[in-house]
Order: sequence, then structure tokens, then C-alpha cells
Amino acid sequence: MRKFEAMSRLDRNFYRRGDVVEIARDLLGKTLVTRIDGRVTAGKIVETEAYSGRNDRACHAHLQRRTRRTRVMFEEGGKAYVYLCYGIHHLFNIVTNREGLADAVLVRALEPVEGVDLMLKRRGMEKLHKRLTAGPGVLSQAMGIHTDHYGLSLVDDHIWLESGAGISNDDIHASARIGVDYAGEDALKPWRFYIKENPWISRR
DNA sequence: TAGGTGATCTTG
DNA sequence: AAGATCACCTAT
Repeated sequence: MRKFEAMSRLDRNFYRRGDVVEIARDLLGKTLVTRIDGRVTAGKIVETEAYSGRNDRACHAHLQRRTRRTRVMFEEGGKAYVYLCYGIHHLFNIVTNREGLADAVLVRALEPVEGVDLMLKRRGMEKLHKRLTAGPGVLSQAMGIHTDHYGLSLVDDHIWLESGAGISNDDIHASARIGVDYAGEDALKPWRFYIKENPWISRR
């Protein structure tokens, strides 16, 4: 039996709630699962960042423009927003909120749960090391997520999330988001969340 | 600390 | 049409 089979898949009501910051916190401890070409990999989410389409210059959709890249963020919550960053890295985001309200949560780090051998192979690594899934670019590579998955429903059978034991507020640390200095004062919003003391987060 | 890499956005 | 920018990662 797989470790996550005792859990249950998050449904669309989880993603369609209106408070993206709350959802970013709730996502800690949930398990992200991919089944690609019939092969399953899974990891527990240990670090996230919230992005709001309104009043947040760090969000790609904050100007309300629906481009080929930002389009999915305006769709109803529960879909994958994957984009290419710095020409190299595929970053995986979870779209939230109702149609027309463009919020998303970036998944920044995972603790490997299943399919470690396949993750290592995708990463070109020999041995298990924190670098396997600590960081938004590397975790997407380990899980096999790339821009072909743009717009996929997270209630479907390719990429989805499983519930898990919740993380108590005492065990969650909030801090400023990483790499968003261009956003001015919005860069100071404490919208990065991670599980305290967890060895798999992307930065200390 | 610097450089790679390509989509996206801004400027002229 | 060209240049700047960018939710990163790896190796010195």
C-alpha cells in the first residue's frame, strides 16, 4: 500500500477558497503526487509562497492582463500554473480562488515520500540529498512537471494533492518571499511559509 | 558571487 | 526589433 493511500485527494472546494495566504499555509503537510507515463512520485509540501492577483506586484497577474502565460491564473482554483523561469527552470504553482480572481501558490520545497529512485534519475543524481527537491525548480524536475502540464486540473489523475495531518501554527514560520525584490514594498509581505526545523526547505 | 538560458515585457 | 528583466541553480 502506498503511503498516501490512507489519505484523501483534495477536492476543488479546497482550491476555490478566497484567501490565498491561508491556502498557502494549509498546503504545508499535504502530499503532492504525480503519475506521469504510469510512474508515481510523491512528496510532502514543506515550503510555499502565496501570490495574489490584486494588490501584489510580485504576482504575474497583478496588472489583470490575460496573456498566454497568465491566462490559467484567472481560471477557477484547482489547476496547475507552470512557467519557465530564467530559461531553465519549470516552476509549479497551484491556482486558487474563483474564476476571474488570479491567485496562486508556488510550491518551493518537498520532502520525498515515494518514487525516490525515479526522482534521482530525473535529477541526474546518484544519492539522496537535500538538493533533490529543495527549491521550486529542482522539485518540478524531480516530479517530472514541466510546461506541458500547464492548465491541468489538480483533481485529475496526472498531478494532484492528498491531505495529511495538519501542521499547527506553532510549527509554521512566515517570512518574506524569495526573489521578488522587484516588487517594491510588496516584497516585504510575509507570504512565504515553511515547516520549522524541516531539513528539506530551500533556504535557512 | 557570477553566469547560463529563453519567454515575456517594455521601449523606441 | 531589440534590449531588459526574470517567483533559479550550480559551480567557484
